[in-house]
Amino acid sequence: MPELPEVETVVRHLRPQLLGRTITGFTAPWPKVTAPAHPDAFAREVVGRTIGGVRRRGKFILLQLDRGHIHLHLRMTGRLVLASPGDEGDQRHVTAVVTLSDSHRLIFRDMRKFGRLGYLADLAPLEAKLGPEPLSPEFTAERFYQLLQGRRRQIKPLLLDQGFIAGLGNIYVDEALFAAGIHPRAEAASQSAAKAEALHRAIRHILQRSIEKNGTTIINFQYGTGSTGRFREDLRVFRREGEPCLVCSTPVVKIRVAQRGTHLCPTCQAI
DNA sequence: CAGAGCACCTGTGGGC
DNA sequence: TGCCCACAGGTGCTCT
Repeated sequence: MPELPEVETVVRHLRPQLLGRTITGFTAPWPKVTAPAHPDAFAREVVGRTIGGVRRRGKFILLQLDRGHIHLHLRMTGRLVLASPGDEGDQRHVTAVVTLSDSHRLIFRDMRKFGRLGYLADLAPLEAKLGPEPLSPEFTAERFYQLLQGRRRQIKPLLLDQGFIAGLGNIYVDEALFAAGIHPRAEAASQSAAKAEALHRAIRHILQRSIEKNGTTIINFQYGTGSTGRFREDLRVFRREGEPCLVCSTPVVKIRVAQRGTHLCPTCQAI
């Protein structure tokens, strides 16, 4: 489900609700949610700790504790909701429950059960496997162009690789490649400096705009208690197979690239 | 290193 | 109507 803008939306929504609260308990109706750690081991690390920061790194949600961090990944269908005391809410697919001071509960619901959370004393191992943040000041067009050099992979799977750049997923990669006029199967290193700059600009612009609209709801992304993202109305190729390209009217096509459904305009994104 | 295939899960929608 | 298959905002592993 969530890519960078959706995770950012969740983080912004949860931050004021979680800051300063202390963790008083943890249960895992789906014990694999803490894999590879055992739920009891996770609980021992976090119960009694206070949440001093809530932020995003790539598609990870990080809860900074007074000792160590909780990292949380929603994968495809994960949702986080803060429930007040007595607030039942939808009990389906609950994989984890973090009990907080004042009896509030941070509830992790996840239909497909791919989502995970864990404890890290030190964030270095997480940082080591993540590329730059696309919205950070350090992520310049020049740096992006340099990163592409020597990469013989197809551009789409490279952009989906969290170790190359952190936070992009299937929606925003398709949208950014369309905006930059680049075919998803094009070789990364073959892009000109001008194309690389156009792609850099598209990535940042699209992510920023989507964050302003609280992300994209296609099937079931929600934050808070049922709010949905509005960036869907801005999508130009994703899930628009057969509809006319908004630039040239050529029908948008759907192909498969790196085992992922991939949308593009065959005219605007000639290989 | 790059890419394919598959595994992890459950629900939904299309075709017959 | 019901069944079966393909597919889904993600990632990690194995194998070629």
